[in-house]
Amino acid sequence: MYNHRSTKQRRAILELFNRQEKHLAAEEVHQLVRFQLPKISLGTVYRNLEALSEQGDLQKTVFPDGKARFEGAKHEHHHHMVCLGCSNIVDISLCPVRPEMKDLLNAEEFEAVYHRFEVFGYCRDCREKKNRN
Amino acid sequence: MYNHRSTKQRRAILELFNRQEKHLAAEEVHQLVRFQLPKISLGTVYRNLEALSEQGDLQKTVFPDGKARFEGAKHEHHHHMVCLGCSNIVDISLCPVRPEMKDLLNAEEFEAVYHRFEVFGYCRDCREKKNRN
DNA sequence: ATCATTGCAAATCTTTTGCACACCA
DNA sequence: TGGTGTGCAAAAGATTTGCAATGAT
Repeated sequence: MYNHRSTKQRRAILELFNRQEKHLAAEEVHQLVRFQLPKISLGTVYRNLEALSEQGDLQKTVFPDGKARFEGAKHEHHHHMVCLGCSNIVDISLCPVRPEMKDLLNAEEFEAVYHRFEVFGYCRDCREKKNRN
Repeated sequence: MYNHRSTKQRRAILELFNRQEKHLAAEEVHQLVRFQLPKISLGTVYRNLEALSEQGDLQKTVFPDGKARFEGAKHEHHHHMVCLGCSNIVDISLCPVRPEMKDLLNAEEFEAVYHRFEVFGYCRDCREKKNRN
């Protein structure tokens, strides 16, 4: 489908993720990359986010708000801690999966390809704000 | 927000989930409940799915395709096994979270409210189909 | 020169919302 | 009766796509 051709748009988007370590939604990527390429279209951003994810340069995750967010794929296997207050997303390096899970999947004859784990709650800052009220 | 009023539409939707144990998207619920209430609108379905989730009668999950799906909330805490072939979703009763995860969250001073875990891969049937090709 | 990629706009898909009317408590 | 719920249609938000022009190899 996508044949890794290097365009200034694609490079600019990828560089953005090399500088930022945050999770970014397509619209945010568009805003940020516009500083460098004012004429880049949102459609192009979507196509490149998809292409870069396909070739493993980005990692795409769909969150409960139904919006996809992307992050640089430089990291190891990891999971997410999502703040219900400020919507900030922090990576978790510890994978919580106990070995029994493999047995269960084997028993079901389910061939696992990947998994995801996300904890939702309140980060330190939002916790304090909550308690002040 | 929603004050648990009992209408025939709301009852019909809830009954649907008592008969079916599958995960259903809003559009599917609409199609199915129409057999019983032909004039029910999609908007009403959405509003009731939301209301029923709020009051704990249904459980809503947003999947990587960006679509929300619902299931009856009769079950205990559980997770999901999602087939990449047939899109079927099966519940996993085993929660994989190791105790170390709690320590990590404490260290981060993150107050966990809930978490989710999903394994994506191929169910027995789709595995066979794959291997035949 | 070829074919992927772009910009733009229109289209799609899921979900939400405004409004007048209907119906539950 | 009063306020929540409904149907309908329009709106909103995220993402995809058709097309002619552009640009990378």
